[in-house]
Amino acid sequence: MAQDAPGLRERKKRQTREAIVREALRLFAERGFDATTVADIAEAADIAPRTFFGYFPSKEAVVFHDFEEYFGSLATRLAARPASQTAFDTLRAWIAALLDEGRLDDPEERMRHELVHTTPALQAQDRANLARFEALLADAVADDLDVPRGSLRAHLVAAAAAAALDALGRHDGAREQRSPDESLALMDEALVFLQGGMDALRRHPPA
Amino acid sequence: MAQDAPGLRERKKRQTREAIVREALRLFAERGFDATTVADIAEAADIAPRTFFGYFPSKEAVVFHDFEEYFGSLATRLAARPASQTAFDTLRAWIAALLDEGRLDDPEERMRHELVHTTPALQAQDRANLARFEALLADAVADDLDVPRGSLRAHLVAAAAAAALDALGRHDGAREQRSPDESLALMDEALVFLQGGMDALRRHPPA
DNA sequence: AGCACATCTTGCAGTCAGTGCAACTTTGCA
DNA sequence: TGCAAAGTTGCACTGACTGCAAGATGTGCT
Repeated sequence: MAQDAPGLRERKKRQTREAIVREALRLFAERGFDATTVADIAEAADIAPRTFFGYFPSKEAVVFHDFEEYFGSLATRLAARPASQTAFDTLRAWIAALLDEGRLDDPEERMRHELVHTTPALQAQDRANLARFEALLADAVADDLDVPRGSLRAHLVAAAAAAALDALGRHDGAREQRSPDESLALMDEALVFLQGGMDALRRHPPA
Repeated sequence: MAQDAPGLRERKKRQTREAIVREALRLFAERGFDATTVADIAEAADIAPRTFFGYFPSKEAVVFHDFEEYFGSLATRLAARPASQTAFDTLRAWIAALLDEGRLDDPEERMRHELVHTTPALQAQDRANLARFEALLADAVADDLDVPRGSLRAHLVAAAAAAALDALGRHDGAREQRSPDESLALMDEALVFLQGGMDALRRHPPA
C-alpha cells in the first residue's frame, strides 16, 4: 500500500499549480502585487485566465500558497501530541523543526515578507492567516488548561503566542537576518511571558 | 473661540454622511452585507453612486464608521496620560468610560457584531482595526517598559491586550448579554495575565 | 483499441467595487 | 454681485471574480 502512482491527471495539476505560483511570484517581484493582473499571471503560466480561479480563490492566495501546509503541520502535531506535552511544547518543537529545515529563512519567505510589507491587501490576508493559527492554538491551550474552548484566557494566551509567531517573521530594524538560535530565543521569551501570565491567573480569583 | 458656526457646507456634509450610514446599515441588516451594492446604498441615501466614495473609501468602511472616533479617544488618553499612569491603567479607564456610557452595548454595536460574524470581508476589516489598536498599545507599552518600540515584549503584551479588547465584543456562548461589571472583570482578568507575564519576563534573562 | 464517464479547461457574458477625469452646481467670501 | 473653493455627478474604464455551458482530455472497463 505505497502511494498509488499519482496518475497523469494529478501530475499535470501539480505542474500547473507550480507554474502559476512560480510565474506569479516572479511577476509580483518584478512589478509588484498590484501592478500584476490575474490575466498577466495566466498568460505567463500558459493557462486561460478563467483557469486560474480553479487553482486559487484569489490573487492574494497565491502569495500564501503554502499556508495550508504550514497550518496543517502544526495542527497535526497538536492533535497528535501526547498528554505529557503542552501546546507550548508542541509549538516550540514545531518552530525548532522549521528553523532546522531553514524553512523560515529562504528567499521566497523573505520576498513574501517584503510583498506583504508593502501591500495592504496582502496584510489583510496575512492577518487572516495568523488568526487561523491563533484559533488553532486557542483550542489546544483551552484543552491544556481545562477551560472551555473560546474562554478568555485561552484567547489571551493564543493571541500572545500568535504575536510571537508573527514577530518571528518580522526582520525589521537593525539587522537583516536572525539566526535560528536567536529566533528560538525569541520564541522562548514569548513562552516565558505566556507561562508567567498563566501562573498569575492561576494565583488570582479562579475565574 | 467657541466653535465657529458650522456653516451650511459642513452641516450638509454631516447630514449626507449620516444618511449614508443610516441607510447602509438598514440595508445591511435587511439583506446582508454582500447582497447590498454601493448603488443600492447611494439610491437609498439619495446621492449618486460616485459620491459614496467621497465619504467612504470602501463599502466595508461604512460598517466601522465610528472606528476613528474610538481609536482617537484612546489615542488621546494614552498621549495625555500622566507619568504615574500606565498604558494599562489608561486602557482600563477608557473601557470603564465606554461601558459607563453604554457605548459597548447598544443595538448598533450588536448588529455590527452580527454582520462581522457572518461576513468574511468584514472580519478582515475588523481584524485590521484591531491591529491598529494593537499597534497603538504596543507603542505605549514600549514607552512604559522603556524598551524600544517594536520590541517583542511590547508586541506580546499589546497582542494579548488586543485579544481582551476583542473578547469584550464577543457575545458568543451561553448568554446574550454581559453586564458592565462582568465586562470590566473580564478586562481585569486580562490585565492580571499581562502583568503576570511582564513580571515573569522581568525575573528572567534581561533580554 | 475503443467506449463511456468523470474531470479539467476554456470562453463568454455578466456583476460589482473602486478610480480618474472633466463638467457642473453649490457655498463661502470679498 | 461675482469669483474662487469645495462638493457632486456622469462617464468611461480597470480588474477581480462568478456561473454556465461547451469542448478537450485523462481514466477505468471491456
